[in-house]
Amino acid sequence: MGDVMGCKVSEEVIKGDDEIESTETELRGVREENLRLKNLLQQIEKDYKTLEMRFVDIFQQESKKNGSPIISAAAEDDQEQELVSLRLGTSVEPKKEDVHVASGRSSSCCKVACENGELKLGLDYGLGRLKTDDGSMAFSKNPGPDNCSFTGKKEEDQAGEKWSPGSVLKTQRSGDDELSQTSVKRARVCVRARCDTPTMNDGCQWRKYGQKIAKGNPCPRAYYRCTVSPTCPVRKQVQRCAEDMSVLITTYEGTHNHSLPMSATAMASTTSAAASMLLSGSSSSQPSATTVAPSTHLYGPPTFHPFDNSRTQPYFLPNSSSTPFPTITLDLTTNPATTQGGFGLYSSTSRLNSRVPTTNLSFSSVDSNTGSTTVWASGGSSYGTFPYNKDHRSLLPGKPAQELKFQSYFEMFNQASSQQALTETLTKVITSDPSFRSVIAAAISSMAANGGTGKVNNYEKGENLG
DNA sequence: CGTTTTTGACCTGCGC
DNA sequence: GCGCAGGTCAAAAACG
Repeated sequence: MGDVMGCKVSEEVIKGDDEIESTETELRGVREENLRLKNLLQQIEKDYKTLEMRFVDIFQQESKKNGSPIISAAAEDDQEQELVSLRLGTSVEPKKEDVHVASGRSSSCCKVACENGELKLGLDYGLGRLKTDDGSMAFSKNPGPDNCSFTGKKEEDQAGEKWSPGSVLKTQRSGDDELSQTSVKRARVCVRARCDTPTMNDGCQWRKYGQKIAKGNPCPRAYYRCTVSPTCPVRKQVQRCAEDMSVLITTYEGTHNHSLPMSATAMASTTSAAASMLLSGSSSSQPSATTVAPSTHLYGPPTFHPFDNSRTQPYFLPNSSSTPFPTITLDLTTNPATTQGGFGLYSSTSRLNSRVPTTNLSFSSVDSNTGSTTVWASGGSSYGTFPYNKDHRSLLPGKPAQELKFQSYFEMFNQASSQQALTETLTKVITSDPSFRSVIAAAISSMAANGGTGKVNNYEKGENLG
């Protein structure tokens, strides 16, 4: 009896020792991870400071040269500079009290803070905001029509917009003036991404309402509408790329008039920021949207309209009837091979055919082998790579560097013949255009959302496509 | 049984 | 005016 008892006790002791041991091992792992993150954070901060100093430097130089600040917005409001409200993909009215001040850095629009070795990122999604007190990553965006939404919140609110079939085209064709208005209202954001699943899981809830075989592409085009809210006007079209079936082309249109799940805000942020960038670019850089807009494809794929299937004419932009809206393309594909070639021809042709601005953003990632990032320069004249340097890393901490290119800077990029010049040009671009910053912000928030949670709500059910 | 998908019909605009 | 293409509707089927 006593022996049995003793046996049990010793077993428990051994079991307890094992538990302690495993816990200690676990603790060691956590400590190591913590240390690694700390180092990473220090590196990020270092990079950030370097970039910031560089920015201030360039800013001051430009101010001296021009006699006026290169950022008009900079003069407007210091607070505006420091704050950023990423209210993307929703029509929620920004509230002043929701805005957090990133203290201490007048020239920054982004802050990464460390508290007790903890990385704090403040991402304001307009709902379920992540509030951070001292260390918040704040992205600022100028107030105005390009209010970080696909179509601009203002008109959304005024119209109480609800999708009405055919109304878009009707409005659009009633006159050039209206065309310009509608173009602004109906910016489209096209996302090209490698995806094995029938659709990208963007966290939102969609219902398929139609499918069509489009000309020139054997893969059917599927039409979805957002079902999170019955009145939500947002629609998306999904189609596989005819040339590369692994590439899924998703085009979003409209603005969500409801709050989004956290997992959905990432994509919404990215796409809406891109849309706002496009809209602000088309409104500010173009004298008039009624003129034939220089549809600029700075890089990336032979940028056909995502749903124009005339791949037998790969470098032709679709005619105006098939692209009634300004379209911005976010190229999330990582393979440059699929996104290059024919650029110059395509670009020049597009100028003739397109009535609306069409812009591409290449979010191609860093080549894991070479550590360099591919750049598709404008005009197809300077396709090449630049090193994956600190400055780029600092833009997107812990993630591959990304290229962000903007139509308004077409010529600037052309002139950036050397690596150094390119870097400086990029810095200039980033610092001089608020909408550009918003895109960067969105990209970061997108990554933070994806990487941070690790889990994505699966709102989207399986859909058949092709 | 409610929701979602499928799919043919229909509508609209554009080019010829 | 006609044909084509893109986009949407809505009834039927499928699904959970």
